[in-house]
Parts: sequence; structure tokens; C-alpha cells
Amino acid sequence: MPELPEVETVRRELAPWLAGRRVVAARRVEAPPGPKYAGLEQAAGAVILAVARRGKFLILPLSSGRELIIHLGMTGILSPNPPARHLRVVLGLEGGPPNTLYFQDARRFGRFLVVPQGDYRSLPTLAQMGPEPLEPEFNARQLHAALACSAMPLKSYLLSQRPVAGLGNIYADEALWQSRLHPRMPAAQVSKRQAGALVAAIKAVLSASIAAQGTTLSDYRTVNGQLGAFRSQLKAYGHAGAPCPRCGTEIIKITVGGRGTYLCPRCQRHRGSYADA
DNA sequence: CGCATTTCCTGGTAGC
DNA sequence: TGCTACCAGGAAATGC
Repeated sequence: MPELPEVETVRRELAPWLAGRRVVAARRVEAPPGPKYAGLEQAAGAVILAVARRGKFLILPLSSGRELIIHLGMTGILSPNPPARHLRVVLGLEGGPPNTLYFQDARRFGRFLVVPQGDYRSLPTLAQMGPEPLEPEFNARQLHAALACSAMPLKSYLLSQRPVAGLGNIYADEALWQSRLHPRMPAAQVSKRQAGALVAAIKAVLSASIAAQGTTLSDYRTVNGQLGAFRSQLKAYGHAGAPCPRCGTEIIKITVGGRGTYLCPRCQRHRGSYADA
């Protein structure tokens, strides 16, 4: 599932290819009209000025004063080669090959739409998004203050994208394991010191995954069609029944906010009554 | 307003 | 083998 490291990997591959190119055609394929592809056709005729990223969203400013917004959802794949199935969008580009961008999305959770620059009224998560985790603005002071105003379980609040951008189920679990924090701990109970540990863990795990071109569990591919190699470095996610790499206790799987959640019940304890089952 | 629940969608897999 | 049932999950919509 594409989270920040996967989207950043895709962004780095797309940028040298797409920046400065004019879009000559933009059309939906095998996908019903709707908000997930709103205004897509408006991309035609405009030049792509840059390929940026905010959290898990790709943002491509256009010369027309609008922005092309792409979210890969769970199974979205961008490629210069046509997919065998589940093609949703084709973007034709001016100039020599490769000059076609294909968007494949089996489960249709992805988005590919055009909005006026900065107008994120149809994208509330993007509009309320917290700081980029790899920027200096994301630090212990900032995170501690952001967490202080939420009664949600820590992991659930991280997934909301409001305290920090870009974390999904995999990297939230990995960062919480690394910083030894329990995912069910109320966000507001995180101390300044714990916030510092969590900031360091988030920066470390995301940086390491970007260096490995992300994590492929099943669907994710880079634009070049390669697999992300970070899977072998996961410590907690997907490791139920395996020994914790730090203490040897069995990693367990619980549900937090409806999401499958992996943790070490020994390393990630906290005061209070948050049972692990 | 804030948080919880439901919805979208289909490949993969467990169970029979 | 082939069928049904159910799970996975990011973000939006809906409910309370």
C-alpha cells in the first residue's frame, strides 16, 4: 500500500520525465464519472510545471493555474507501459516517447483529479494535513503540541494525517515499535520525551524506506516496474507470531480503530488499562 | 465540532 | 474443483 516512501519514490521517477511536458490528452478508462476523477479532462493543453508531493498525494501544478492531484489509494500504479487490466486513466504527453502515462488501479481507491491551485475543498485530508515528516518543522515540540489536543488512540490519530503527513498502517506500526509506544495510548498522554522518540523513529523509518524504494507487499511497483525492497527491514508489521527483534517476545496482532495493528506486548507497554487483546 | 462508523472496491484466501 | 464468505485498507461520506 503506497505510503509516503512509496509515493516519494514514484515522485522522484516522474519528475524528470513529466516536468516541463505538455499534456495533450487526459481521459478516463474503465472508470465511472465521479469525484475521484473530477475535472480530469481539464489537464489537456496545460504544461506540467513540477511533480511535487504532500503526504501521500502527488501534486502536479499546471500552467493553466490548476493542479493535477493523484492519490494511489491502495493499488494505484503509474507506469509508461499499458497495464493488462484495471486501466483507469491515460495521460497523453507532447514530445518523444515515453509519452503516455497509464494509471492502473484494481480496487479503485485511487484518485486522479484536477482542482484550481490550492483549492482542496474536495480533499479535506489534504487541506488539514500536518507537516512533512522529513522537514525540520516536524520536531518534538510540534508533535507534542499536536498530540495534546486529541483523545484518540495514538495510532488512529497518526493515521488521520493531522499531526504529521504521510503515515499509513505499515509505517505507523513500525514507528511505534521503534519508539516503544503503545498504539492504543491516548494521543494526549504522549510526553515531550516520548514525542521526541516518535519523531526520531518516524524520520528514521521513512528515510530508510525511501532509500529502499519503499515496501512492496503485493501491488506496489515503482514507475520502472520494480519492487520496493524495504519489506525485509520491517520489524513489526506482518510479523505476528515472530520474535520481537529487540526482546524476543512474540509480536502480536490487535485491532486499533478498525485497522490491523502489530506490536511487541513487552516493548510497547504503557500505564493504564489498554489491553492488547 | 470531534470522533466513530460506514462506504467504496476487488484480489486473495480460508473454509467447505 | 468450484463455490461462498470474508478480509485488507486510505480517505470521504455519513451518523451521532
